[in-house]
Amino acid sequence: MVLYYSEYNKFLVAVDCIIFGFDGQELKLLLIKRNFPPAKGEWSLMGGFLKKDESLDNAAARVLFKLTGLQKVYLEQLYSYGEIDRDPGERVISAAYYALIKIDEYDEKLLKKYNAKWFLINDFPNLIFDHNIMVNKALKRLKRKAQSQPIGFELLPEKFTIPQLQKLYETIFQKEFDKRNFRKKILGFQVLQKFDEKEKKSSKKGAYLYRFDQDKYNRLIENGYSFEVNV
Amino acid sequence: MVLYYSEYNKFLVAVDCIIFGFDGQELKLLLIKRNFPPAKGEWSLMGGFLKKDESLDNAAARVLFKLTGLQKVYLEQLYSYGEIDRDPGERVISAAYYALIKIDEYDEKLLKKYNAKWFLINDFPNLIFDHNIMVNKALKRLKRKAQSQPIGFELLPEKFTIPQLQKLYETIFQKEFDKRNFRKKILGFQVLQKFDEKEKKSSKKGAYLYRFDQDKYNRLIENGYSFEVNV
DNA sequence: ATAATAAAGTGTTGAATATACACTTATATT
DNA sequence: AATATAAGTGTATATTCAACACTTTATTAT
Repeated sequence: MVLYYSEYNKFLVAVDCIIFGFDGQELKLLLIKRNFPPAKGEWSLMGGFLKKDESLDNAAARVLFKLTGLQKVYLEQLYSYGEIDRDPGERVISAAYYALIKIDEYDEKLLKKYNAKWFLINDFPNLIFDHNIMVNKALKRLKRKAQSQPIGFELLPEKFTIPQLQKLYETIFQKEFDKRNFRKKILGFQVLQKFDEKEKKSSKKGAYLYRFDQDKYNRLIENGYSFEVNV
Repeated sequence: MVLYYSEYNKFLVAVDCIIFGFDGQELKLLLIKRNFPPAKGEWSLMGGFLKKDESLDNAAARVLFKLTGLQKVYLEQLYSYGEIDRDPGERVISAAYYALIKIDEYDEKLLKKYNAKWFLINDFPNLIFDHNIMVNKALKRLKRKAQSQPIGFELLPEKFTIPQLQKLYETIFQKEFDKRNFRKKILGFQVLQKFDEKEKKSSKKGAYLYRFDQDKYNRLIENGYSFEVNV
């Protein structure tokens, strides 16, 4: 390979993952306690350095897989952080990604292995470097995206009830919705498929289960349809 | 400095700028003809390599200043591109930024110096590497942002008329608006300050000049106010 | 001086959408 | 059989969006 750019500086490049989950009641964040310097023993996002043979996206997926055991999850680049002193160890450019995972598919064994823990989104420890800034940005992005695209479903199990979906939206937007209006709005999109089955854990009556019909959604999108939740 | 991360790979990091302008009629894009390899002689975004002593944001501002002579312009990070072979010269991670400039403040002398040229957004040449992808993403972002935040004003001179503003929105969204409804909507936000002065270039009658009142907008924002243009 | 021209500026009405609000139903538990 | 609990349902009002045509102002041409 011809080297055209040899006189320029090179930098360490990292990826950091903001991992969101939903336990049925609250929005949660998966954090690790660092066991290496600098900032050893402090809480941090899961991250890793970019390797020669992988793209940024692949690096993020690799880091996410390592901590969750999950592949094919919703993973989106958030923003890149390039302040000179953001990492006191050495200069590192970091591309932050955020992930939405189905918490019931998460492999709990990995919590111990990586000193990881789920925290409530409203109550998590101070993080190293600029990781707090990253989490704030990820939360804002999640709110925006959840409003205009059906990504909320990424945080729910395959089958879910309308009350569960409403609770999820309420924790994301930190706001209560009227259940009649919410149901009307969501079912009005016609992208939910109803099962005869009921979920009975959270009530005596039980609530019907639904699933998000991705194919139908894609077809609607092609026809200029738009998904917008009022908040 | 202690080096904690010495075993990891380092990468060239670049910034590329998508520079938008508005000439009163059309949305435009500032491009340069590369005079260095690889892809010498082809059209490209203005870019540059990150230096040791600057942040990503500063690098983008430096590159933008070099080509436009402008500082303190609207400049926002768009996305980072990290595919392995995106630059055939060597592996380069690129952070793309987009800028909105007031075309009447642009220094024309710089066009020659950098082989630069303004192109219509609907008719520009094929670009090198992944730069077409970057421009598409920037256009999408501009549409989204212009809908929910008053960034359109960044592309207009300090004083502008309502018809000019409408024309700008029409070129951004590639759609015509009803002038009564547009005026109603925009003036309803109460963030435009009217002058007694008229602009007479584009009509015999002349149109009143306005300016965007940033301070007033900031105050409204703090009170939970929201700027939303329907498209 | 007068007429013609061209873009700026202005209100109202009907349609669609969002919001507010209270009772009934189903089933497990006592 | 009674009670308790969350699921499920409809309507009326307010707000917002979308459609639509004429008047005003000043320049230019006659």
